[in-house]
Amino acid sequence: MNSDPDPRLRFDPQDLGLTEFPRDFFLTDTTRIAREIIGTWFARRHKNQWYGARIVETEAYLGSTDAAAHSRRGRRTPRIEPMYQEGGHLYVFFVYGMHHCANVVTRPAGIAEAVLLRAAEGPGDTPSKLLSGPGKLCKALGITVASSGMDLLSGGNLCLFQRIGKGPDIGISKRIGVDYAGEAAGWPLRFFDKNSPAVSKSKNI
DNA sequence: CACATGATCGCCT
DNA sequence: GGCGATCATGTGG
Repeated sequence: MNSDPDPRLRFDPQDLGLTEFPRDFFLTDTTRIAREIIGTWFARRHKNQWYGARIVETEAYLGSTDAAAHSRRGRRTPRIEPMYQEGGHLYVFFVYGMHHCANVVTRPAGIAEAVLLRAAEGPGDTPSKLLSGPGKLCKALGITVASSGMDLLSGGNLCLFQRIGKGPDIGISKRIGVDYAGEAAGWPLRFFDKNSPAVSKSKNI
């Protein structure tokens, strides 16, 4: 089951004038999408209230040829089945016996690629550490594997809203925590808002 | 069935 | 910088 979101993340997407993405946005190049997701709002509706956060750090995971991806070498298991869905769905997994990580699935159905949501900023004066990591982001929004496979574009309880205003300054680095992946571990597939306090300096290159 | 490990975090030095 | 927590999942027998 999902859990209650942190009340500090309550916000009103309509107030901010946020709009959804068209499906097409999620069907193209995963690396480009990972970059474009910086500055968007990831949100969950719970008991008819919206809770959300502005994404400031992402990583692209590229499917069968990417040794760091769960879908490496064409793997297809029940856990990662949502990665094979059409772009715009959510893939959530449980790891280290205690943390959940949320991904936005990309590309057409049958191609298992996704963008990991690594860090975000809450609305208002939410502490910058509250969402500074993929596990913390899921915890604060109360998202668990119960949400894996849900569609972000069907007017349901989960949504990714388009960025408002101009795009932030983007930094790029290799991905975090994938040292087991050989050559792929060095690929420049991590994107972050250079000016966000929710992105730790030490993780930048 | 048995067992090794991980797309992390917080606490320690 | 290092380490332990803690368990679902994947792999192999």
